[in-house]
Amino acid sequence: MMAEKKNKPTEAELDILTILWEQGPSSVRIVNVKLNKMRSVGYTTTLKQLQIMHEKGLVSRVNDGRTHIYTAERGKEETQKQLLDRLLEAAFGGSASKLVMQVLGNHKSSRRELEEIKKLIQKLEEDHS
Amino acid sequence: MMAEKKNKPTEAELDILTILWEQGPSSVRIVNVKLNKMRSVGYTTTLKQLQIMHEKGLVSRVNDGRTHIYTAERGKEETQKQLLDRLLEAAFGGSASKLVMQVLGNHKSSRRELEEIKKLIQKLEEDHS
DNA sequence: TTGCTTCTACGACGTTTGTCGTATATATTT
DNA sequence: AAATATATACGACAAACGTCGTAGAAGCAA
Repeated sequence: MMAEKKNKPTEAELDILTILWEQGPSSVRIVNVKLNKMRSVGYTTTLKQLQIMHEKGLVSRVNDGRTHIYTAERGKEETQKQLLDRLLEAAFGGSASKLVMQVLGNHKSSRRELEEIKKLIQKLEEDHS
Repeated sequence: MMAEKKNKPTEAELDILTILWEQGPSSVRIVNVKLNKMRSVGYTTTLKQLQIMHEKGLVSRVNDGRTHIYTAERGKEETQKQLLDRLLEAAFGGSASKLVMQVLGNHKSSRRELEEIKKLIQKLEEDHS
């Protein structure tokens, strides 16, 4: 079988993936409209972008009449993990805790969120023992 | 005064910055040698890279005879924060806790590290109240 | 002094990214 | 049917990235 390519999505591609994750399978038109709510971009730009993402295997597509409906091929979590791993290695020397400390220190999190994280740590510590 | 440019370092630049952070002020030669321990790259490539980083203001330099000694201008933490913020927005919709859960869930951390994180959370919660 | 080594500077080049314009086919509207 | 709107395909292009070769100055070695 073919080895999987580790295609890292670019910034622009990530924007589109985010839209597809939120909206579900969508036409170029829809993606373009949503995209324009965050930044100005022409229709054919979005089209080309999706075509390239299709070639890369980042999205799949089916025909609905003459319109293509695109679907994100890689799950949100998987992609997040990939990008996070990259940053972890590149900027934090692989230390997950350093990264966590950074992000927790610099960004407000609600008490609820902090509780959730504590719960997760609790569980991790149990598995540890 | 000039507005600060938010120069995001590229992958290759980040590798060099990491070396500069670890080694302190260094010549092109030294950076290049260190760099070659992680990936193969020619001397003039490293030179050019550093020259560009100098133009961008990512590094400063002083003369030592005819050789240039480069120093990272942006601190490690500052740069980490910048990159993290970007990823946080781009891939996690700004939710720090989601990001933390991801990274904690996917990467082993030692008990000591987990303790540290718990302590930080403790402190955050106190500030919260 | 003549050559070898080691610098910096600078130009060139292949790729990737992001952006569109134009061509062409197919619907839709009037 | 003719005009308008909407799709895809495809080529072009500028800017950024990463890579290196070559030139020329400066220092060191024979």
